[in-house]
Amino acid sequence: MEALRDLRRTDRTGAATLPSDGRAHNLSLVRQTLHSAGAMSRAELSRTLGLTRVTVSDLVSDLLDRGHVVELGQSDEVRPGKPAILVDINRRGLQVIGMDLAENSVLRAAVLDLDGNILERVEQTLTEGTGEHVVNQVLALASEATARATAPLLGIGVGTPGIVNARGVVTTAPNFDWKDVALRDLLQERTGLPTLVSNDADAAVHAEHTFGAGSDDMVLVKIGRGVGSGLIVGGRRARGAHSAAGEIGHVTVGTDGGTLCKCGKAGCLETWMSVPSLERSLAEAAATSEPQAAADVVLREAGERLAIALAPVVGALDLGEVVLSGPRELLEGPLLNAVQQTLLERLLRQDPSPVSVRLAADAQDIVLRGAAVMVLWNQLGVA
Amino acid sequence: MEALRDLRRTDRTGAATLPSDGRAHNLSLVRQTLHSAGAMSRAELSRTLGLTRVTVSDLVSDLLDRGHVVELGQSDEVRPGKPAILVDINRRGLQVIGMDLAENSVLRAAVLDLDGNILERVEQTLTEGTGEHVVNQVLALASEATARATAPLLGIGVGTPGIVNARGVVTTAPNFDWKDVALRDLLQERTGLPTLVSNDADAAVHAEHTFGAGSDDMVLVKIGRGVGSGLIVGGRRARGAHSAAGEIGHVTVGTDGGTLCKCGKAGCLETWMSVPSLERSLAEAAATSEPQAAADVVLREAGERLAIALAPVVGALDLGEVVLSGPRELLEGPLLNAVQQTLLERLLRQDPSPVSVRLAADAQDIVLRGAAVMVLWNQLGVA
DNA sequence: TGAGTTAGTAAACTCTACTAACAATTAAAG
DNA sequence: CTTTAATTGTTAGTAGAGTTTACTAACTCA
Repeated sequence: MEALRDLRRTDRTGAATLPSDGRAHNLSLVRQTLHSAGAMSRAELSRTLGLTRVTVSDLVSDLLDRGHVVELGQSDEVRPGKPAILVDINRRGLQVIGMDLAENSVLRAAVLDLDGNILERVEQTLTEGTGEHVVNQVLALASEATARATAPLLGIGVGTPGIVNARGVVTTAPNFDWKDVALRDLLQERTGLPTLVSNDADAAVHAEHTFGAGSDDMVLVKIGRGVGSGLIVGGRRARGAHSAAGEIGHVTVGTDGGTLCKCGKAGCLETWMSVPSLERSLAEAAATSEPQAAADVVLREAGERLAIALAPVVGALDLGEVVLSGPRELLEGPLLNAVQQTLLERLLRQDPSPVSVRLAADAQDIVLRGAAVMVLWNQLGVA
Repeated sequence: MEALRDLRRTDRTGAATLPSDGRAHNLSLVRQTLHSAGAMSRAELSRTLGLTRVTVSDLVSDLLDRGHVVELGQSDEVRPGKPAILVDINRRGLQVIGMDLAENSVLRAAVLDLDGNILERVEQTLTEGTGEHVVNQVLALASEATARATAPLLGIGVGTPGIVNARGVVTTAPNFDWKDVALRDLLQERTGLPTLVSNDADAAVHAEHTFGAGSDDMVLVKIGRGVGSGLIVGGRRARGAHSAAGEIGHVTVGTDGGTLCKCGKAGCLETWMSVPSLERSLAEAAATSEPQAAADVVLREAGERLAIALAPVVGALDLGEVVLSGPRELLEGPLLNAVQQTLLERLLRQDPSPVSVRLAADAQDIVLRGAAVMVLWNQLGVA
C-alpha cells in the first residue's frame, strides 16, 4: 500500500526516515521532472537530478512497471552516440477524480488527466440541502464519476465548504449542517481509492499555484456565497493551528463600523464582499439616478475593503501574488483595480510592485482542478 | 497548463535523496528527542522513534564519536531487566555563539549552551553608526565571542535589523546604511564557523517557538525603534517572496488616517507602536491634567491598532499564538490587554479562544537566544 | 535459585545508490 | 571507407543503512 505509507510519512511528525522513503522521494523527483519538463531520456534525467544513469534506469523501470511513465521510442535528435529512448509521464494512461461541493445547490465532479484537463463531467443537483442526505449524494456522485474513468484512477480529490482537518474530517460546514463528517474515510471506503479532502478555497489555491504564475507565497480569495481564502506560504499550504487557515470571511475590516453580519459582528469582510452582499448593493445602486456610477462605487468600495483586510497579510507574509476567484462580471474592472491600488497604497511602496494582483484564469473549474492537483501531489509527488 | 513549474526542493539544487541523507535525518531525530525529552536509554529512543534498537545503538555510537551525546551511566529506575544506560545530548560539551545587532547603539554577542542558557556576554558600543565600520565591529565582536567559548563551537547565529535573504546577505538595513552585505560569508570566513544570519524578529520568533508554548502557527511582534515581526507557519519560518516576511511596520492600519510616517504614508503601524512613538505620546499624556488616564488611553489605543493589523493575519493563518516582545513597562497591562480584547472582537468569536496573546518571557535576550536556536536547528536538527 | 523481563550487541539479509566496465549505436575526422 | 570519439543504457560488484533473528548481560520477583 504505497498510499498508506505516504500518508504515514506526512501525518506523523518526526517520523524516522527509512531507505525506502528516500526511494519514494526520488521516484517523485523523476515523475515531477517529466511532468514539468516533458519527455526526456534516462541519461538526461540523470544529469538533471544528479543521480547516476544506473540509478535513474532503475527508478524508471520501477515507474514503467507501475504504469506511471511510458517509453515513447527513440529521440530524433541528431548527434553522435547511441540514440536516446524518450521516457515521459503516462499522461493519458492515468486519471484522477476531482469534486467540487462548494457550488450553489449542485455537486460537481469530473474525471481529469494528469495535466489537469477535464475529460468528463458529472453533476448532481442537491435535492435536500443538509445532513446525511448530502453525504449520500456525494458518495453516489463519486461512484458515478469513477465509473466514467477510461484509465486507472490515482485517487479522488475533494474541495468542500467548511473546515476540514488534516485527516479529511469536515469539522464544521454550516451550509450542509455537517459536523465531524469523516468524508475522506467514507469516500475511501466507498470507492477503494486514495482520497484527499480540503476546503474549497484551499483546493483552489493549489490549482492556481500549480497552473498559474506560481509564486510560492500567495493567497487566493474565493468570493461566492461567502468569502474564503487559501494560502501558500513558502510553497506549502498553510493549514493553521485549528485547520482553519483561510477563514477570513468574518474578520472585521476597517475602523468605521459597517453592516451587521449574521455572525453578530459589524463590518465583517463578508458583508462587503460576498456575492449576495454585492448583488444586494448593486440592486440598490441600480435604483439610483446614476446607476452606473453608483455601481462602480459599490464595486470599488468592496475592493478597497478586501485590500484593507489583505494588506497586513500580504505585508506580514511578503506574498508575491494575490488571486481573486469568483464571478468575473463582478470582480473584473473597478473591484480588481481597487484591490490593486488600495493594496499598494497601504503597503510600503516599492518599485517594481512586490505583489501582483489578478483574477483566477478559470474560476469555473478551479476547485475541480485544484482537488485533482492535491491527488497528483499526494500520489505522484507531481504538480 | 504548460506553465507548470519546477517544484523541486529549494534547499539544495537537484535535491535527490541519498541514503546518507536519511541517516543524517535520523541522527537529527535522535538529537532532537534527547534535546527536548531529556536523557533516556537507547531502548527508549528506539520505542520513541520507531527504529529498531540495533539501529538506534548504531546512531548513538555515531553521535558519541562526534561528541554530540554522552552516556550518563545507569538509570536508577527499579524494574526487572537489565538496567538502562542513560544517554543525553552533550549539554555542556558543545556551545553556540548568538549575536544581536538590533539593539540601540550597541552590538551584543553571547556564548550559549545547547539549552539556550547564556554562559558569557560580550558587547561593543557602536562607535560609528553606519557602513563598513559596523561590519568590522561585528566581525571583531564575533572573534571576541568565539574566544570566550569553553567548549567546541557548533556555529554562529546572528539576528540583524534589515532584510536578509536565504543566503545570509543583508539586502537592506537602513539603520546601518547597509546594502547587499554578505554578512554570513564574511563571518564564516573570519571565524571558520558555520554561520546563519536572519532578521532580528525572525530570530526572536525562533526563540519563542522553541522555548515558549510552542504553537506551530504563531507570530512574534518585536517593538523597538521600529516594529517588526517573525512568523512561524506550519512549524516553519515564513520567509516571503522577497525575503521580507514580517515587515509590518509600514502597513497602514485602520481607515481613519493617522500620524504622518517618515515613509511618506499616514497611519503606518510604526507611528502607533514603535517605542519612540509611544514615548512621545506618553510624554504628551504626562503633561495633561490626568496623566495616568491619558497614558492608559495612549497604550490602549496602540494595542488596538496592533490588533487591527494583526486580526486579518491571525484569521487568515489561523495562528494559535501572538507574542509581543519589547519594553515590558510599555507592553504589559493596558496595551497587551487591548491587543487581546480587540483581536477577539475582530475575529469570529469562539470558545475557547483560538489564539493566546502574551508577552515574550525574556525580551532582553530573545534575539541572542533565537540566533542560537537557528544554529542548533541547522547543525543538530535540534530545538 | 530459577523464571521472566529488559537492554544492548552481533551476524546475516534487504534495499538503495554508487563505481567500473561494457555493448550498442551514431557523428565526425582522417 | 575506416577509425575515433561521443553517448546511451545495461550488467556486475560494492558500500551504506536499516531490518530480522538470535544471542549475552543483568536485573526483579517469587
